[in-house]
Parts: sequence; C-alpha cells; structure tokens
Amino acid sequence: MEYQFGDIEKKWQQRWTDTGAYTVTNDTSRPKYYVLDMFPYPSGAGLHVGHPLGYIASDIFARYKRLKGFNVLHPMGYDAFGLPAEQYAIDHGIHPAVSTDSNISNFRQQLDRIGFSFDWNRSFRTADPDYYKWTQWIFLQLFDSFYDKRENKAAPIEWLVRFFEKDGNASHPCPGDASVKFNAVEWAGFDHARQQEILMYYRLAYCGYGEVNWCEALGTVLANDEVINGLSERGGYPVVKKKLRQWYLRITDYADRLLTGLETVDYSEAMKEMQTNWIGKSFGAEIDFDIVGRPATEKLRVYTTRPDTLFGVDFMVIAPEHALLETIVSPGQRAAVDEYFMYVKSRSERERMAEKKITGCFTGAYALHPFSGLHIPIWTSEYVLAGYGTGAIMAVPCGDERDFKFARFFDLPITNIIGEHFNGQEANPTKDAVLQNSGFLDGIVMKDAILIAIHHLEKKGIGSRKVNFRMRDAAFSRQRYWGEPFPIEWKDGIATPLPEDRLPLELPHIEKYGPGPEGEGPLANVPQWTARHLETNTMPGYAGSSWYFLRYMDPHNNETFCSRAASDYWGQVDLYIGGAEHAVGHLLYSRMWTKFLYDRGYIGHDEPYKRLVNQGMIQGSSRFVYRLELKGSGNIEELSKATPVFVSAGVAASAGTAEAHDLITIAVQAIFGDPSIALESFSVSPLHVDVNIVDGVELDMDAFKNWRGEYADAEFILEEGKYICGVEVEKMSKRLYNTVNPTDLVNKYGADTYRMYEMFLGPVEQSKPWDTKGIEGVHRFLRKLWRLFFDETKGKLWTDQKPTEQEYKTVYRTIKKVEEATERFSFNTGVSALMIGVNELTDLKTHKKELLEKLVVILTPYAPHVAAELWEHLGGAGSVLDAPYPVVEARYLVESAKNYPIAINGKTRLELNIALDATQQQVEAIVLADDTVKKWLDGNIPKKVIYVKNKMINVVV
RNA sequence: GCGGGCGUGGCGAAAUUGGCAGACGCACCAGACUUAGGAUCUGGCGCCGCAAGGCAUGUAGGUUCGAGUCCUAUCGCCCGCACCA
Repeated sequence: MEYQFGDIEKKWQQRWTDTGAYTVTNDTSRPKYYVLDMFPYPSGAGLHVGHPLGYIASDIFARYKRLKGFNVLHPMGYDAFGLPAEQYAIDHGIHPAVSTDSNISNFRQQLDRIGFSFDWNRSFRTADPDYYKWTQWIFLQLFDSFYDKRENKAAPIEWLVRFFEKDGNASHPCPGDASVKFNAVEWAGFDHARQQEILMYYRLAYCGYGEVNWCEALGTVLANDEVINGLSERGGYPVVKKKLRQWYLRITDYADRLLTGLETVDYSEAMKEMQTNWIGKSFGAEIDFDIVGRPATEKLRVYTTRPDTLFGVDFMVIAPEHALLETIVSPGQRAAVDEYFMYVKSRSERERMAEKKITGCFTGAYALHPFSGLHIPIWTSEYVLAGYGTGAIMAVPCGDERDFKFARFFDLPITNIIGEHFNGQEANPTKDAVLQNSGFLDGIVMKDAILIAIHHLEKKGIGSRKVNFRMRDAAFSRQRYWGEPFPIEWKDGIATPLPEDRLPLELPHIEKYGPGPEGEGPLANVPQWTARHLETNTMPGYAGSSWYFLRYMDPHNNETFCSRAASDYWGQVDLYIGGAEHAVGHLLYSRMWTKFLYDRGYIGHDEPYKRLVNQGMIQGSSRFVYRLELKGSGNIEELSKATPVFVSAGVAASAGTAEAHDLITIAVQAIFGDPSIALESFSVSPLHVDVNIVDGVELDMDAFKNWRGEYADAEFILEEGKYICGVEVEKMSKRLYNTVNPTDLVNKYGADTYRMYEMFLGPVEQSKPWDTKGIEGVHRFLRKLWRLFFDETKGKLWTDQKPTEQEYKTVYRTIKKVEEATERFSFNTGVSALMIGVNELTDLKTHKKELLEKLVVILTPYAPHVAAELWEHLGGAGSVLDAPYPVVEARYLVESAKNYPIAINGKTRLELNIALDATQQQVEAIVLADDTVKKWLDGNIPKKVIYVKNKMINVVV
C-alpha cells in the first residue's frame, strides 16, 4: 500500500467539512485559546507561497492547543473594504463588490487545499452589512464619547454636557481648541449649533477642518501611516497637504495608554520600538516669550525638550504657517517674508523631504529673553513644522545640529553655553556639560538644569512642563466609494447620528464611482443620499479591521457587536500572527478601539492581543536567462533576431573575455550552420524566466521553448551540458516570474508535505527567499513515515507487541522534542524532531501500534491528513483532531547512567560512566578516583569539579 | 543621522540557562539493488592533513576552567523612522 496523498487529503477534507470537525462552540466549561491570523485583503493576484506561511504556523499551533485540551478559536475572514479593492476594481473595470466576490472565492479555494482548521461558520467580510452595521455602531459610540482626562478614560458625551451645565469647561479644557473657554452661564446661553460645535471639539470621532494628506491620483485623503516618504503607500502616488473637512479619531487622547499598554503585551522589541517611535512621547517645557513692541497678550510660545539651554538661544524660528507670522512681520521684511512663504507653498512635501535645503527668512521681529533681556531675532523657516509642538522653537545653535546649520548658513552669531564641549565646528547635544554664560544656571550640569529652569519659568509664570506627542489624530474619512458609510446626517450643518435602529446604513450600489461634483466622495452623486443629507465620505480601510477579532467570538449576534459573555470567555487573542507592515496602522487603531470599548464597558480587557508574532516575508528567488545580441558578418544580426540564442550563466558572466568570444563564435557558427561567420562583438541581456520551469538553477529547455511562442526556436549555448540560470533575490511578484503557487505544490506533493516544508524552511519570523528544491526531503520523510505502517506488498506492518525500553525511549524523546519546539513556536525544529524520530524508528524496525499511535498524534498539527488516515487504520478512538496529546513518562527521558566527557580546565577526551542521579559529591569522588584523571592532575589539587547535568564534567585546577 | 535586529559549511539552518559547534534537510560523492533511474537503501560530506592531529561560528580584543552564546571596539547586511525641537 502506497502513500496516496491526493486521495487521503481529499477524503479527509471532505469528511471534516461534512462532520463540522472545525466548528467551535463557546463552551465556557473548557479553557480557551484564541489563535488569530491577520485577515487578508483578497487581492486579484491569488496566493503565492509567501501568503500561507503565517496561516500554516497559526494552524499548527491551533491544532496543537486543541490536542492539549483547549477550546481553540481559530477563525478567518476577509478585509474586503478599502482602497486596494476599489483601485483593483477601477483598474479592471469591475464593480468592487463583484471583484471582491470572485477574489474571495479564488482565495478560499486555494486555502482549502492546504487543509486549515478554520471555523468557517464564523467567517465574515468587513463589507457585509451584518458586519459593518456594528462598525457603524462603534463609530457612533466613539462619536458619542469624549476622553475624560481626570478619569483617564472615555466617557459618554452626555456626562460632559452635564459638567458644562454645572461648571463650564474649566475642568475639561477643550482638546480641539484651547482658547475655547466658558462657564456654566455662558454654556446655557449658547445656541444649539454653538453647543454642538463645541462638543465636536471633544468627541473621540469628530469632524473638523485640518491639514490632511491628499492624494490626487487616488482622489482621497490618507492617514499618516499610509504615506511613506511623501508618496502613497498604495500605488506610490504623490501626496500633498490640503485643508479639508475631515473625520478624525482622537487617538492622541490614548497616546499614553497605547504606550504603557505595550508593557503588558508580548510583541517583539522591534514592534514595540516602532509603535513607541510613532507615538513619539517627549518631555519638555513650553515657554512664552514676549515680542518686542507687541502687546503682552501676544506671546510667542515655543516647545523645547531642553529648557536648560535657555541662555543659549540665539534666534527663534516659527513655522511658515504659524498664525503669529502675519502679525509680527515688520514692514521692512514684509516683501521678503511673503516671497519666502510663496516659495514654501510651491514645494511639495516630497521635494521638502528629498532636498533638505536650508532656507528661511528673517521676520524683522524680536523676542525678549525673559532672563537676559536680550532681543532675539525671530526667523521663519520650513524646517520648523507647524504640526508639532507649538510650531515655533527657540534655536540653540551650540547644542542643536539643525539650529547650528541654520545659524551658519545665515551667518547668525552663536552663543556657547557649554564651554569646551562646543568646538565651533558642529553642535553638541550633550546633557552632561556644565553650563556657562547661563545666568542663574551657571555651573549646573545640564541634566539637572532642566528641572531648575522649568521651576524658574513656572515661578515667573512664563512657562510650564509639557509632554508632547508626535502622533497626530487619525484621519478617518475617505472620499471614496468602497467603504463603510458614516451613519451621519447633516441637519442644518450639524452632524447628527442616525438612530441605532436605522443601522446598517447600507452602501448603495452605484455603477460609477468617480468623485462628486465638489471633490467629495462618489456618494455625493447618489440622489437618495444627498436628498437625506447623508455624509458622503466613507470610512477608511482600517475601520473594519479595528475590531474584527471581537466579532469572531460571537459572529451571528444581531443584538450587539459581541455579547459580553462571549468576549469575557474568549478574552484577548492569545496568539496573533501577521506581517510587520501593520505595526503603526492596524495594530495601533485596533488597540485604541479595544481600549475605548473597554472604557465604555462593552468588553472586559483593554489590550486586544496578548502575544504577537510577525511572520517574515518570503522573497522570490528570480531566475534569469541571458539572450545574446550579436554583431558581425553574414546577416548575423538578423539571424539572431529570428532565432533567439541564450547563453548559460557561466558564459554570460565571462562576457568580455577572449575565451567567451571564441566559444560563442564557434557556437554561433554551428547554430546558424555557417562556419564563415565572424563575430565582431556581442552583449548579453538578462531576462526573467519563470522559476517554475527551472530545476534549481538548471533550465528545462523544452519547457522554456513552450513557455512563449517567441522562444519556440530558441537555441542554447550550454556549460557542461546544462543551461544554468542566473539567480537574484527579489520581491515575489507575478511581474518577475518568480511566484510559486501553493496549489501546484499541493498537487505535486500533497498539502501535508507542503505545510511541513513551508515550516521546515526556517524560523517563522525570519524573511527568506523561497526555494522549492528542498521539498523533496520533507516528502521523503512522509513516505518513510508511511512505511512504518505499511509495506507495499505485505500491507499493514503494525503489531500489538509490547515496545522495548529502547523504543519507548525513542518515541518519548521525540514527543518531548516536538512538544517543546511547538510550544516555543520553533516549527522548523519541530519538523526536524519528527524526522529524527521516524529515522530512529525505521532503524529500530519498530512497527508497534502503541508507539505508532503516539507518533500519529504529535504529527497531527503538522500533517493532519496523513495523521488522520493512519489513525483510522490503526483503529484509534474518535477523531485524531481531538486525541489527547501523549503524556511523556519521565523515566524514559533520562538514561540511568551516561558517559560523561571529563575535562581538566576545559581540555577533554576521556569519558566516564556516571549515574544520572548521582550527587555532586559522588560525581567528584568518581572523577577524582579515576586513574587517568589522577595522571592528568599530576599531583595538583583540584579547585573544584563542575558538574553540568547532561553535559560534561570539568575539573578546575 | 537615530532606533531595532542579524552575521555559523556549497545552500536552508540547529545548538532551552555559557558546557562535545554544524542536529535535520538540500546539493554533492561513493556503493548496493536494478534493463534503467530523477525510485529505494547504505556510507561519506566544515577547512588543512594519508594519519595522528591542528584550525574553525564576520574581524580584533576582553571576562571565564570553558564563549556561536556575555562585554568592548570594528566591518558588513536587513528592517523601521527620518528636519518631531
């Protein structure tokens, strides 16, 4: 009986579907485990071998936990809304609903072949009205909430209204506009519109005008994390700053908790670092400077992390967009400032980032130093960003590189406050220098001077300690069609939430999804939409993915997004697997939504993911062929155009040498059947060739001729009888012909082999180029395993005989190794351990049922189909999917005695047989009594004997 | 520039706390069975050496009886951020 993986896998996939083997119930009597993959946006390109890597790892872990007795939630769904889906639809002229549909069914078919244990009953798409009903609902909760800074949590906006009615906003300063201040009487006097306007400044989901990242090519606004180096993440189109009415999430209110929450979760250091940097918390001070000749109410407020350098300020710089610029600019500088402002506006974000020129303009105004009384010139420059801090800085050229360069460029004097730490050639940002020329801070180490300076500023009432964040509120609207509609009606210019019973507000089906008449979203073209004054923006791609992990817990609930009972049972995602590219987008947003839902009492935990594993990227290993371009006599150019000639990589590499010239001359003469051809010169141009017609590096020449019509008559110049291809590691992409389709591999080797090989490649977290070559080894392993059970002619091999001690030992050691490897997520060593175990059992010619049963169970997470088949043959009880994980009998794991290497000062070759349970004293006695050891010691008294369990014994003299 | 990670055979990689470096697999070599083999099995396979032995974890130091693992410097690669005051 042979290993017929095709039949076996078909049979078991069918049976598991029929019996609902992967259906999960909220059975609260059992311990839970939640394994989640980042759900995919199903692109039109289909799967390549890189995609399932994380799914296979999570599937192995989910199956493993199930064998260990956990009630495992392991769902899968689709992130179906968003820019990429719409862009794909536009590019292909298909409605996004249709293209998403077909992409998903494609995707699903490919996934199913690999044999995942997803509970598809719990599946959904973010574009399902049943799902986005609750996305809209959560949005309304955000809209209906403010962040209570005193309680440090979100609370209903209703409460805020009551505070206002009682005390005005003194205890709840306005986060949107700090200048908005009112008392209870004033609040009562505001009309409805003004009250709503003020509340909008507080809401966690709010609408306002702001500078946004506008992408003309995509026709929409993008969030900060969707813009990379001034270009859109999606498509790489230019992005410009633009003022627009926009919805935002007030994620900045959660900045601190998003930071501290990182201490409670198990993410990689890199991941935490990225999020920490994105949040960008810094400690410093805000300082108000009087402006010479201006009223005392008009102060220039700057933010600095280094108030200790207050006496090193030589000039001030304000952002060109700074509100004060207009009022302070002197008549003499007016023209120059206006010109500079025009220049700044003319530069795109991208140019600004790419060039980093030093530019700026003096405003003609001066600030007054609060302690020294000096007049400090105020400049404006694009290197100061309007969006960070106060949009104005005090420049300390001796300590800050940018200020220093600016001072040098414009020939401004530089005050040295750090003595010899400043060499006049470059700024020194040290905090360890002792301050000089610094008034009351003279003689104090900078580090200590920070607090002292703040203290003085506070005493004088011109400054205060200030924490700043780099993170901005998240733009939450898109001027596009394919997203969740906002459940918002505009009544007399006031955003009014739809009542809950009118959710979901369904996205209307439209055929044309171009922008609206005023540059609004395509929904502005829908008459029934605009007649109701509904919001024409839609939500961004990350809306639906910010809470989907909760919906899996209770996917069919019509009453609520997820019952509290369900979320309390399943709780945090125990293991979350996905790409690192979501570090600052999805992960931050979903963490914020979780904290918000927690604040409002809808769920009982405030971090969504307990442990996060980022799978590495599988790169493509591209193959190249080298086409000859010839120059010389006898029509050679035309001939080589008609008959493409390819040279092997080694020949191509030697191009330019005389040998290559001779070799190619002879070859070309033979190919074209004309010995008189004289070759003048030649060049080789590399072309990507489909990796699937290359075996390792050796080209399948017949397959190549069939690959494309134009190569049907191709001729080859070989090396050692083979055509060798060039190799380069690149991104895996259809365009580069380096994609490998998992379905092809499953057809050829079976899903079990494919799964194991994908894991065997290396650590899940690691990026690596794909190489199909080694898959044979894993396939051989499964066949070898099969032969422990069946002989081709004799049939079944297993017996009910009692295993020997040696056999037990082998199997238990294997179980232990596989278990430990699986537990610590090292699936490549897990596969290795299984291979070693099978090799050993083959060597022992073991066919004992008791042992084979155990082997099958530990194999199940890795190769579920073959495990199920073998389990059935063995007559194992129930489904192998729920078989109890074998318990290792400890006595088989250790040997009673062992040959220990004995070393003197680390130098060793002698081995001594010592009982494993020997005490330290007994070991010493045995070692020191040994004749060879005595000889080695040569009369020296040993200082100590180091006994390392299971390793080696070292005698130190 | 700043931050994080990583350097081990021809290749992918192992090496729980410092304890016999290179497990396992690929590729390669030799042999067996075969009409044949791109099937299967056996053996070999870091480098130098016939051998005994010596040298080997990017490079140079250090700590230690003992370092791939810890420390310092340096070189190289990958990832993230990039005028954030």
